[in-house]
Amino acid sequence: MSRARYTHRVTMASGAAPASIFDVAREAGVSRATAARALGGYGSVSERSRAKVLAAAAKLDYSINAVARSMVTGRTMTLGALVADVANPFFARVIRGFSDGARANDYDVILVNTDESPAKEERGLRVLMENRVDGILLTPASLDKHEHLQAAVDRGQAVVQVDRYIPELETDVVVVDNYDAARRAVSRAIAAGHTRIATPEHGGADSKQEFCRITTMEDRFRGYLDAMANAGIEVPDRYRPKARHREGVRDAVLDLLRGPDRPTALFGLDDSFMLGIVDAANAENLAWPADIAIFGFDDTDWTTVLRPPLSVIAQPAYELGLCAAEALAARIADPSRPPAMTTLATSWTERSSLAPA
Amino acid sequence: MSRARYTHRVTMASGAAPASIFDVAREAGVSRATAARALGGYGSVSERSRAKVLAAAAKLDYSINAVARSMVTGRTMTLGALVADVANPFFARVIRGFSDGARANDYDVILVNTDESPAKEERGLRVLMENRVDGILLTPASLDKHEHLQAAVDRGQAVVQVDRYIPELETDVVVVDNYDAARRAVSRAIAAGHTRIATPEHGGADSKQEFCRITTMEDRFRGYLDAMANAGIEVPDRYRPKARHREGVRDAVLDLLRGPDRPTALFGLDDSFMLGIVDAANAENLAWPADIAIFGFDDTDWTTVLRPPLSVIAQPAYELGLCAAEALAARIADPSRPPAMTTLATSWTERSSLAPA
DNA sequence: GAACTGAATGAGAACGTGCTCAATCCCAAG
DNA sequence: CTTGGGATTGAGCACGTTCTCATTCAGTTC
Repeated sequence: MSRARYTHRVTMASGAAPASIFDVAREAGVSRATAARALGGYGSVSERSRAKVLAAAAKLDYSINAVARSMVTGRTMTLGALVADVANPFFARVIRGFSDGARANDYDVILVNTDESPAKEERGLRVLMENRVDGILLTPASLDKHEHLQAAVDRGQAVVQVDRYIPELETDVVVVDNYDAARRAVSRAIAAGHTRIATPEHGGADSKQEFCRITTMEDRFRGYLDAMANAGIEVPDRYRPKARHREGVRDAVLDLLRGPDRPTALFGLDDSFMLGIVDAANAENLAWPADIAIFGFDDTDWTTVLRPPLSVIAQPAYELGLCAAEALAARIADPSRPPAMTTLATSWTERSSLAPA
Repeated sequence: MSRARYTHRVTMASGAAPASIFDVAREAGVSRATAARALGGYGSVSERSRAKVLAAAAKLDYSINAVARSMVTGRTMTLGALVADVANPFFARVIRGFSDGARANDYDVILVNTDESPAKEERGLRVLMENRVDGILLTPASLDKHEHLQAAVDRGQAVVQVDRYIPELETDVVVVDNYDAARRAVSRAIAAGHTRIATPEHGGADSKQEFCRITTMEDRFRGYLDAMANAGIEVPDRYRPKARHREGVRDAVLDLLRGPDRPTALFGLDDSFMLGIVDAANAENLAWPADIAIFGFDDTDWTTVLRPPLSVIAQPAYELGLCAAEALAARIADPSRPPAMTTLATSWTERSSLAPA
């Protein structure tokens, strides 16, 4: 075999293929096994051999082939991240935390975007599993269509659901206390004196993209409804228009602001909803908190450049990703441990006053 | 061998290892070669065999092992992205474009953050090369320390530099026209009547992180200086304080606004600089454009929620990543093609007036 | 029926690593 | 000098795929 290998090598363009452990062994004048031991730090190797091998490796600029290693170890030391969209600042921070957590456990991260589409999610999942990633971070695209996810879990794929989750899937879950956070924030607004609090609901038609239910948005909206109900305040249907995306929310809120019984406070379910709400308030030339109170989810950079800065519910996005990586590392180490749900706390940051004028 | 393999299989925990092409062949009653041909769509296979193989593959839920495939093809169909920080909205959009471009060419993306640190960059580069990625997107951390990058290029690693670049590295480059964009924007402000235009320069001490020069910031600053020089306007040193990060810029600008000869316009070199500038203006209770004009780089979501919305230079971040993926795909297909530099156009969006009060 | 042709098939090498097993080496104790 | 034993070493299998090569098979022609 060594003859065959050697013959093969010299016929190749020089420098094209990186040096293998075989080349290092030949350069050092030892066997492959000894070179592997010296480089891998296992077994016993004489000091003389170790030195020769390390010198040869340095000379040949040897770089271990992780693909071949994965082949034999059965592990790729790679985690997959299947999220809606990295360009979304929230997911970007989740990914960053996930990446840091992965790296701390010697894993790399393969990134795939789903655009909230179950079809793309299925494709992405297949790609990740073909690549034999050791674990997958997942922000499920839809509460309803998840046969492909169930199949992956059934096959023993380590999965952690983040931000939102499908209850039927028996996986680790890392989320924030969406329901509580929303309920408490809205209660706070009620305590400050508001009764006419409107909240665009996640939903409605979209020509480009089918609608997919998401626990996160539903939990938050339930929190809003319960806070109102607990205070004995009825929520008229027009205070809960269905909308999606910044522009859709803007239009829906504009409609609301121009109609009868204008609300005195607006609650945003996520960053894009908040942007749409502010757009609408700006378009109507309303100032906050004088004309209308604005509060809601996610403490992004821009909420503090507004005058006055907005009152927001801050999500620990980075920690979400970090915990997800830790959860996967723990599950990979012990696949038999029962699935756990980790709920991270949000933090309410009251900046502009919530009191009605 | 088939005996050995079979023996091995039955001793394993059932269901633990995914079905290999060997299992499919056995199930279908054909040889590995025939199963591989049927699944891989090459060579010639009888209709009968193909049907049997596909049925067996479906029954066993066969998923090709990309690791083993890479082993023999010598290609991983994976690209690496070595960027400063995904959590930075600009890089997040670049990554998204890169991811889409990669996917369109059947590549996956491994993500690594460098935090602008040459040391982390070197580690990340090593990891990516050990994983035998077919190409690497790189936003170099430093203009100065790049021996590790040179070594990678010398070894034949396909690399594309994005956003900023090290001229000495002979790689493909995808950037925007930073110098021109800055010069034109500043010229526009001058034409509108400004002479006292200040621009925090990228630099200064930082206890946490060493300073690394970046072409992007330097090109933009040169554009500013040249625009001023062309108009015959002298730039006093205090109009170009060195600063870094949102907070640092905020403090530097506050200092400027409270001192003598307050500038009438502030030019921001990137998103974090713009945030710091707006913070300072807010802290001093200055309104734009009445009290001070604010303009600069990057059209992020928040620039349009301010009242009035800011005038900005929009970068095609998504396209930057997309082009980078295309460049890598082209280079992998033909490694001998000469390195090309692609310069994408920025677009100037004038929203709030630039005219001095 | 023999020879020919092209399709279909199976055996097996190769990729680079980790790891097992047996063989060899060295050194000290007897 | 022999023996024992631990340290060191090398040969070789295995991972799952792609792909080459030789062989077999079916069908056609003379």
